[in-house]
Amino acid sequence: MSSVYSKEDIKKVSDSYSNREKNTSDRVFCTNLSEQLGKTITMSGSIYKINNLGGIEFYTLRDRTGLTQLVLEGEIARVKLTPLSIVQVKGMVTKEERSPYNGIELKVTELTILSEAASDVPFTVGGNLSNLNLPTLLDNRPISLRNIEILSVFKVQSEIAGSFAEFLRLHNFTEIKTPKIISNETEGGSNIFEIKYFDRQAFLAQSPQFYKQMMVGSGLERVFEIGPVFRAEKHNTVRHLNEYTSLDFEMAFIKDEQDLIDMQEALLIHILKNIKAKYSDVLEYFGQEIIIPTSIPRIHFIEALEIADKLGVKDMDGDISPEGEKVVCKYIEEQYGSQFVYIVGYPVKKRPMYTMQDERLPGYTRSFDLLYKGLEITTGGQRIHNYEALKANMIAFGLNPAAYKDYLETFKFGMPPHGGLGMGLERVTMKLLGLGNVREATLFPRDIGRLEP
RNA sequence: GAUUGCGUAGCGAAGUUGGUUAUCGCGUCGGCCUGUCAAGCCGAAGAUCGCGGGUUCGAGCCCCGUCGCGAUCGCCA
Repeated sequence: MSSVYSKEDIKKVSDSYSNREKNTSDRVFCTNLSEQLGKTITMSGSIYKINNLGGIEFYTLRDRTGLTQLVLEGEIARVKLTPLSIVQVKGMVTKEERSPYNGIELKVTELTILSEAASDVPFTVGGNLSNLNLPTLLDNRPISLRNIEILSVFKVQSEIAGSFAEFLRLHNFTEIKTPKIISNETEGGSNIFEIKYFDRQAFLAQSPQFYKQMMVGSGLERVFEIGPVFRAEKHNTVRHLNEYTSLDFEMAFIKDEQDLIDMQEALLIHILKNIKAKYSDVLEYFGQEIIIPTSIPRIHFIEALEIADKLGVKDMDGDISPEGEKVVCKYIEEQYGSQFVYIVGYPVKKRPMYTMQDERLPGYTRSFDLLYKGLEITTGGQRIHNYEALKANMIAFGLNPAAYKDYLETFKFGMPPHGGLGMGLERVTMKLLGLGNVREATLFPRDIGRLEP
C-alpha cells in the first residue's frame, strides 16, 4: 500500500496518540471566578453581550457555567468583536462593585478570537427574546438555543429525566432500550408512521408498551425506558408533537393500579424536590413556584365528569374534553391545593385492548390519567395479564391475535399481574415552567409542518 | 380533516372611510463616546406590502383565487 505521506510522517502522528501531551488547560469558569481574585487567569467562552463606550468596552463572556464581565481598556479595546464570537481571554480577576456579575470582572490583557461570528444574526441572542414569535425561534433553533433562558429549559428537562431514572433505579427498576423500528402497530389506528425497511414495510413505534411488558415478563419485573415515540396524528395544538420523549415504567406484582399511582407520586415528589433545589433561579425567571404535594388527589372518571358538568363544561361523547380537564384541575387546586390530580377509571372503550377492567364497575377500567395544571401528562394503568382474557379482548377490539403472536407469547408462558405508565417529558417540562407551547420545551420539535431544523 | 385568524425590511409591530415619497422600535453598517448593564448621541443602508388576478383615475387597505403560518377542535402524552 502506498501513501502520499512518508513513513516517518505517519509514524509521528501514530506515536502522538500513545505519547500524547495531555490538555492541561488552566481554563477558569465563571462560577469559580471569586476564588481567583487578584490573579491573572485564562477564560474561554462566547461573547454574549456588548457595551462599547469607545475608550472602554464591556463584553459579557458566557461559558457553560455562567456569565462574566470582561473589561477592555486602552489598546486592546481596538479589537473588533462581534456578538457570539468564541474567544479565549487572559486577564486579572478584579473586585468591582459596578460589575453586574457578582461584583467581579476580568480586566482583559490578551484576547484571542477562536471563531468569529458573522454579524447578521437574526435576533439579539443575549437580549430578551420573549417578544419574538415562536416560529422565528424554532426556525433559527441553533441560534435561539444559545439564549441562556431558552437553554435553561433544557437543563431543567435533563434534570427531570435524570431524576426519573435516578428514582426508579433506587427502587430496583432496570433501564431498558426497546426498538423504535417495528413491524406491527401497538395500539391500532392510523396514527402510525410508515417507513421503508429495506424491501419491507415497517413502522415507527408509537409506544414501548409491548416491549415494556415483555421485559416485565422476562424476570426483570421492574423496567423503565426514556425514549422517543412517534405519533402520525395530524394535530396542530400547543400540546402535541409528532415525536416526543416518553418516560415509561412498568412493574410486576402489583395489587392494582393504586400501586402504580403510589410509585409515581413518590417519583414526582423526588423530581420536583430536585428541580426546586437545583433550579430555583430558572423557576424564578419563568415565574413558577413548585408546590411539592404530600399526596395527590385521586378522583374517579365519573366524578370528574360531574365536576366538569357542574362547572358548565359538557362531556364530549362520554369523555372529558381538554376544557373539562382544565376546569377539573382548577377545581382540585381550589379544593385541595394540588396542581396535580389523578383521574382513575376511564371507560373501557376509551382505553387500549390490554387495559384491565375494573370488576367493581364493569365498563370502566383500572387505568388513570394524571393531570398537571390543566394538562394530561400521564396515562397508565393495570394491564391484563391473563393470556386467554387478553386474546379475547383483542378480538373484542377487532384485532387479530395472530398479528400479535410475539407479544402474546409473553402471556402464554406466565405473566405476573402488572401495570405501568407513560409520561410525556416535554409536557411535564412545559407545565413545570409555565410555558405556553410544548414546542418551547422541545429542542428540535417535529410537528405537522416542521421537519427542520 | 373541521373552525378561525394572520402574512408589511433580518426581528417585532403601526398603517384611519382606498389618496402623493409606506411609519416606528430593535438589529445591521459608518462616526463620536472611559463604567456600561434595554448604554447614549449623530448619520446611512435595508420592503417588488406572501404570490397571481380583478374592481378603481388610484389598492398595503376592497373582491376572487392560491401558497405559507398561527390558534382551537377531533386524537393524545
